[in-house]
Amino acid sequence: MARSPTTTDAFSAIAEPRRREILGALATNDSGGGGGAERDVSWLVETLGWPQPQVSKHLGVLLEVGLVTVVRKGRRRMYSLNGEQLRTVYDWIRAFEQLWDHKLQRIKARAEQLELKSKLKSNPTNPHQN
Amino acid sequence: MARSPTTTDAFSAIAEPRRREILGALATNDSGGGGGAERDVSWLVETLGWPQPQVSKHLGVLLEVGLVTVVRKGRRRMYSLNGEQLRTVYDWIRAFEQLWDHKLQRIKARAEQLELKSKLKSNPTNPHQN
DNA sequence: TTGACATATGCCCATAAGGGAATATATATT
DNA sequence: AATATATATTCCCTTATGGGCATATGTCAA
Repeated sequence: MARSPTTTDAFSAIAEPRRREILGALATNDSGGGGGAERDVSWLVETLGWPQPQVSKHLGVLLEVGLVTVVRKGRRRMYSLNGEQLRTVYDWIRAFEQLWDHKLQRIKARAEQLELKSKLKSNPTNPHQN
Repeated sequence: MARSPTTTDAFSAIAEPRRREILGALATNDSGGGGGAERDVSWLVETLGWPQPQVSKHLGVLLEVGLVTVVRKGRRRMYSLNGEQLRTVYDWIRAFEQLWDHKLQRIKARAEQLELKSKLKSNPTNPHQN
């Protein structure tokens, strides 16, 4: 058996750096809102600077997995992000959130402790100088 | 050029479903705290029910990417999660959070609106009956 | 209809994945 | 030292990747 196809799920699809770039590009919004915009292939080709077939192929994968959506508009095809699929990944990884949260808390706590100690050392009578 | 190696980064590493399973298993904590625990290969083999070499190989990938950590303990090797690396993925995907947030808000708003309308319809004089 | 433009597809290549099974390595036990 | 236990490593095989390049398909314009 070989590696499972990239079109299996969102996880496999976003393993490719370029595919992530495409998603990133599609997420940019002129209005700055961040809701994502409709973009045609030419815009992506120009923006990313890759050969057109490459862009189309990657879009194909993203489309098959459902990470993007297409709409024909004249001879163009307008692609846009589909957050739903990304959510799969988001939900999975959020289960680990606490991991680094805990670590951060510990680090932070220790840092504060050290800071306090050094203050006490430099000016034992007035720990709250600052 | 072929697909970039699975050991390239966290994204590639977690593309494999089995690798995600391993991480999930390592995240489980007896104490329920969820901080992740030290687990040896045998425990994983038993828990996951896969052939040992397979487990070791996947652990190898995870280790190389830095998603897990090992410590030798007698003839065992204790593996544990390393959240830091997962954070890369977390941070990337969080940039898209708003995408489905917006959608959810819209859906929610519309649902509430519909609900309100139906209530008004069924009993125009007392919308708050329930 | 013919031609320009936009996008998708097909083909070839080098590369490597991931599973299976056998075996090597390291460490503890007797 | 000899053996058992825990884990890693190697080899083989099938499969699919992603890039490059050429070309097909689809659509608008003259």
